[in-house]
Amino acid sequence: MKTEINLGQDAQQIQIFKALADPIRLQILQYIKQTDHPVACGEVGRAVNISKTSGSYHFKLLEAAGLITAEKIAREKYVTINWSTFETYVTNFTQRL
Amino acid sequence: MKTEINLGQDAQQIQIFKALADPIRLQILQYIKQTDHPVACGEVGRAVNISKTSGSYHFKLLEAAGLITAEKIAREKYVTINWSTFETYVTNFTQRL
DNA sequence: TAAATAGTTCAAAAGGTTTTGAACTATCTT
DNA sequence: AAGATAGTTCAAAACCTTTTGAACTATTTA
Repeated sequence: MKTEINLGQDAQQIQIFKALADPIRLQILQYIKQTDHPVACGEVGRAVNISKTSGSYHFKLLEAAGLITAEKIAREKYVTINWSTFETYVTNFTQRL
Repeated sequence: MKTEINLGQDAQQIQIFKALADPIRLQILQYIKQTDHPVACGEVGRAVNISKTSGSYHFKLLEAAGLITAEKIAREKYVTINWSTFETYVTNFTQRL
Protein backbone atom coordinates (compact mmCIF):
# COMPACT_ATOMS: atom_id res chain seq x y z
CA MET A 1 0.00 0.00 0.00
CA LYS A 2 1.51 3.23 -1.23
CA THR A 3 0.98 6.45 0.72
CA GLU A 4 -0.32 8.96 -1.75
CA ILE A 5 -1.95 12.37 -1.67
CA ASN A 6 -5.56 12.20 -2.83
CA LEU A 7 -6.78 14.24 -5.77
CA GLY A 8 -8.62 16.85 -3.73
CA GLN A 9 -5.71 17.65 -1.45
CA ASP A 10 -3.32 17.66 -4.39
CA ALA A 11 -5.52 20.13 -6.29
CA GLN A 12 -5.60 22.49 -3.32
CA GLN A 13 -1.85 22.16 -2.90
CA ILE A 14 -1.32 23.13 -6.53
CA GLN A 15 -3.72 26.05 -6.28
CA ILE A 16 -1.67 27.33 -3.34
CA PHE A 17 1.68 27.01 -5.09
CA LYS A 18 0.23 28.67 -8.21
CA ALA A 19 -1.02 31.55 -6.10
CA LEU A 20 2.44 31.93 -4.57
CA ALA A 21 4.29 31.63 -7.88
CA ASP A 22 3.89 35.25 -8.91
CA PRO A 23 5.94 38.35 -8.04
CA ILE A 24 2.94 40.65 -7.62
CA ARG A 25 1.18 38.26 -5.28
CA LEU A 26 4.36 37.85 -3.23
CA GLN A 27 4.62 41.64 -2.91
CA ILE A 28 0.97 41.82 -1.90
CA LEU A 29 1.56 39.22 0.83
CA GLN A 30 4.71 41.01 1.99
CA TYR A 31 2.81 44.25 2.26
CA ILE A 32 -0.11 42.74 4.17
CA LYS A 33 2.31 40.94 6.47
CA GLN A 34 4.28 44.03 7.38
CA THR A 35 1.25 46.19 8.14
CA ASP A 36 0.16 43.43 10.54
CA HIS A 37 -3.57 44.33 10.67
CA PRO A 38 -6.43 44.16 8.14
CA VAL A 39 -5.63 46.45 5.25
CA ALA A 40 -7.81 47.66 2.36
CA CYS A 41 -7.16 46.20 -1.12
CA GLY A 42 -6.83 49.71 -2.52
CA GLU A 43 -4.00 50.57 -0.15
CA VAL A 44 -2.15 47.37 -1.02
CA GLY A 45 -2.70 47.88 -4.74
CA ARG A 46 -1.31 51.43 -4.53
CA ALA A 47 1.69 50.16 -2.53
CA VAL A 48 2.57 47.54 -5.12
CA ASN A 49 1.64 49.76 -8.05
CA ILE A 50 -0.99 47.83 -9.94
CA SER A 51 -4.32 48.79 -11.51
CA LYS A 52 -7.45 48.10 -9.52
CA THR A 53 -8.58 45.54 -12.11
CA SER A 54 -5.32 43.68 -11.78
CA GLY A 55 -5.51 43.96 -8.00
CA SER A 56 -9.02 42.54 -8.00
CA TYR A 57 -7.76 39.56 -10.01
CA HIS A 58 -4.79 38.87 -7.72
CA PHE A 59 -6.78 39.24 -4.49
CA LYS A 60 -9.38 36.85 -5.86
CA LEU A 61 -6.71 34.22 -6.53
CA LEU A 62 -5.10 34.62 -3.11
CA GLU A 63 -8.50 34.36 -1.44
CA ALA A 64 -9.54 31.35 -3.53
CA ALA A 65 -6.33 29.62 -2.47
CA GLY A 66 -7.18 30.33 1.17
CA LEU A 67 -4.00 32.37 1.68
CA ILE A 68 -5.88 35.51 2.65
CA THR A 69 -9.25 36.25 4.19
CA ALA A 70 -11.32 39.25 3.19
CA GLU A 71 -13.98 41.20 5.00
CA LYS A 72 -16.00 43.85 3.22
CA ILE A 73 -16.73 46.91 5.32
CA ALA A 74 -18.85 49.42 3.46
CA ARG A 75 -16.96 50.40 0.29
CA GLU A 76 -13.76 48.73 1.26
CA LYS A 77 -12.47 45.20 1.39
CA TYR A 78 -9.99 44.45 4.13
CA VAL A 79 -7.57 41.58 3.77
CA THR A 80 -5.63 39.54 6.30
CA ILE A 81 -3.15 36.70 5.92
CA ASN A 82 -4.47 33.27 6.73
CA TRP A 83 -1.51 31.82 8.56
CA SER A 84 -3.06 28.40 9.06
CA THR A 85 -3.08 27.77 5.30
CA PHE A 86 0.61 28.66 5.15
CA GLU A 87 1.31 26.28 8.05
CA THR A 88 -0.49 23.33 6.54
CA TYR A 89 0.38 23.67 2.87
CA VAL A 90 3.69 25.52 2.84
CA THR A 91 5.54 25.03 6.12
CA ASN A 92 4.48 21.39 6.41
CA PHE A 93 4.65 20.62 2.70
CA THR A 94 7.60 18.24 2.81
CA GLN A 95 5.88 16.08 5.42
CA ARG A 96 2.73 15.97 3.36
CA LEU A 97 4.62 15.08 0.16
CA MET B 1 16.42 47.19 10.12
CA LYS B 2 13.75 45.20 8.33
CA THR B 3 14.48 41.73 6.96
CA GLU B 4 13.29 41.78 3.37
CA ILE B 5 13.64 39.58 0.34
CA ASN B 6 15.87 41.11 -2.34
CA LEU B 7 15.06 40.81 -6.07
CA GLY B 8 17.41 37.90 -6.69
CA GLN B 9 16.07 35.82 -3.82
CA ASP B 10 12.54 36.68 -4.82
CA ALA B 11 13.15 35.42 -8.36
CA GLN B 12 14.46 32.12 -7.01
CA GLN B 13 11.49 31.85 -4.66
CA ILE B 14 9.10 32.28 -7.59
CA GLN B 15 10.98 29.77 -9.70
CA ILE B 16 10.59 27.26 -6.86
CA PHE B 17 6.87 27.85 -6.41
CA LYS B 18 6.36 27.65 -10.19
CA ALA B 19 8.18 24.35 -10.26
CA LEU B 20 5.94 23.04 -7.45
CA ALA B 21 2.72 24.37 -8.98
CA ASP B 22 2.14 21.45 -11.32
CA PRO B 23 0.50 18.06 -10.77
CA ILE B 24 3.03 16.10 -12.84
CA ARG B 25 5.97 17.61 -11.01
CA LEU B 26 4.35 16.89 -7.66
CA GLN B 27 3.85 13.26 -8.69
CA ILE B 28 7.48 13.10 -9.82
CA LEU B 29 8.63 14.39 -6.43
CA GLN B 30 6.32 11.99 -4.61
CA TYR B 31 7.74 9.09 -6.58
CA ILE B 32 11.36 10.08 -6.01
CA LYS B 33 10.66 10.63 -2.31
CA GLN B 34 9.08 7.24 -1.75
CA THR B 35 11.85 5.28 -3.51
CA ASP B 36 14.29 7.04 -1.16
CA HIS B 37 17.43 6.53 -3.28
CA PRO B 38 18.61 7.93 -6.63
CA VAL B 39 16.22 6.82 -9.34
CA ALA B 40 16.48 7.00 -13.14
CA CYS B 41 14.34 9.59 -14.98
CA GLY B 42 12.96 6.85 -17.22
CA GLU B 43 11.64 4.87 -14.24
CA VAL B 44 9.96 7.97 -12.80
CA GLY B 45 8.51 8.95 -16.16
CA ARG B 46 7.03 5.46 -16.61
CA ALA B 47 5.59 5.58 -13.09
CA VAL B 48 3.84 8.86 -13.68
CA ASN B 49 2.92 8.01 -17.25
CA ILE B 50 4.42 10.79 -19.32
CA SER B 51 6.36 10.84 -22.61
CA LYS B 52 10.12 11.03 -22.39
CA THR B 53 10.08 14.49 -24.00
CA SER B 54 7.65 15.75 -21.38
CA GLY B 55 9.71 14.08 -18.65
CA SER B 56 12.86 15.75 -19.90
CA TYR B 57 11.10 19.12 -19.71
CA HIS B 58 9.80 18.59 -16.17
CA PHE B 59 13.09 17.24 -14.79
CA LYS B 60 14.88 20.22 -16.29
CA LEU B 61 12.55 22.63 -14.47
CA LEU B 62 12.85 20.82 -11.14
CA GLU B 63 16.63 20.77 -11.46
CA ALA B 64 16.80 24.44 -12.49
CA ALA B 65 14.76 25.30 -9.39
CA GLY B 66 17.25 23.36 -7.26
CA LEU B 67 14.57 20.98 -6.03
CA ILE B 68 16.33 17.91 -7.41
CA THR B 69 19.91 17.01 -8.19
CA ALA B 70 20.83 14.83 -11.13
CA GLU B 71 23.79 12.60 -11.80
CA LYS B 72 24.32 11.04 -15.19
CA ILE B 73 25.67 7.49 -15.06
CA ALA B 74 26.28 6.05 -18.51
CA ARG B 75 22.95 6.14 -20.39
CA GLU B 76 20.87 7.03 -17.38
CA LYS B 77 20.26 10.14 -15.34
CA TYR B 78 19.62 9.54 -11.66
CA VAL B 79 17.67 12.08 -9.66
CA THR B 80 17.52 12.82 -5.94
CA ILE B 81 15.50 15.30 -3.93
CA ASN B 82 17.43 18.32 -2.70
CA TRP B 83 15.99 18.64 0.79
CA SER B 84 17.95 21.76 1.66
CA THR B 85 16.13 23.76 -1.03
CA PHE B 86 12.80 22.60 0.40
CA GLU B 87 13.92 23.64 3.90
CA THR B 88 15.00 27.11 2.91
CA TYR B 89 12.37 28.07 0.37
CA VAL B 90 9.32 26.03 1.35
CA THR B 91 9.45 25.06 5.02
CA ASN B 92 10.92 28.41 6.05
CA PHE B 93 8.96 30.49 3.56
CA THR B 94 6.74 32.32 6.02
CA GLN B 95 9.75 33.53 8.00
CA ARG B 96 11.42 34.76 4.81
CA LEU B 97 8.29 36.56 3.63
C1' DT C 1 -28.60 64.94 -5.82
C1' DA C 2 -24.14 64.99 -8.18
C1' DA C 3 -19.58 63.69 -7.98
C1' DA C 4 -16.02 60.92 -6.00
C1' DT C 5 -14.21 56.59 -4.28
C1' DA C 6 -13.77 51.29 -3.71
C1' DG C 7 -14.18 47.46 -5.88
C1' DT C 8 -16.06 43.91 -9.56
C1' DT C 9 -17.00 41.92 -14.08
C1' DC C 10 -16.37 41.08 -18.86
C1' DA C 11 -14.10 40.11 -23.21
C1' DA C 12 -10.11 40.84 -25.91
C1' DA C 13 -5.22 41.07 -26.31
C1' DA C 14 -0.76 39.88 -24.75
C1' DG C 15 2.22 36.82 -22.75
C1' DG C 16 3.77 32.37 -20.74
C1' DT C 17 3.77 27.28 -20.16
C1' DT C 18 3.23 22.55 -21.65
C1' DT C 19 2.79 18.87 -25.06
C1' DT C 20 3.89 16.85 -29.29
C1' DG C 21 6.65 14.45 -32.83
C1' DA C 22 10.80 14.22 -35.37
C1' DA C 23 15.60 14.22 -35.37
C1' DC C 24 19.51 13.76 -32.66
C1' DT C 25 23.67 11.87 -29.31
C1' DA C 26 25.40 8.38 -26.44
C1' DT C 27 25.52 3.90 -24.44
C1' DC C 28 24.41 -0.91 -24.20
C1' DT C 29 23.24 -5.60 -26.16
C1' DT C 30 23.31 -9.18 -29.64
C1' DA D 1 28.22 -3.63 -36.68
C1' DA D 2 23.14 -3.30 -36.11
C1' DG D 3 19.48 -2.58 -33.16
C1' DA D 4 17.67 -1.29 -28.75
C1' DT D 5 17.50 1.90 -24.86
C1' DA D 6 18.09 6.53 -22.21
C1' DG D 7 17.77 10.91 -22.67
C1' DT D 8 17.99 15.76 -25.18
C1' DT D 9 16.74 19.43 -28.40
C1' DC D 10 13.85 21.98 -31.46
C1' DA D 11 9.83 24.28 -33.31
C1' DA D 12 4.96 24.22 -33.68
C1' DA D 13 0.60 23.66 -31.62
C1' DA D 14 -2.34 23.69 -27.74
C1' DC D 15 -3.40 25.52 -23.62
C1' DC D 16 -3.44 28.65 -19.54
C1' DT D 17 -2.60 33.08 -17.09
C1' DT D 18 -2.36 37.96 -16.82
C1' DT D 19 -3.32 42.73 -18.26
C1' DT D 20 -6.18 46.06 -20.25
C1' DG D 21 -10.09 49.30 -20.70
C1' DA D 22 -14.90 49.98 -20.50
C1' DA D 23 -19.04 49.41 -18.12
C1' DC D 24 -20.98 48.33 -13.89
C1' DT D 25 -22.65 48.37 -8.46
C1' DA D 26 -22.43 50.31 -4.01
C1' DT D 27 -21.06 53.65 -0.72
C1' DT D 28 -19.53 58.14 0.71
C1' DT D 29 -18.91 63.23 0.50
C1' DA D 30 -20.07 67.93 -1.05
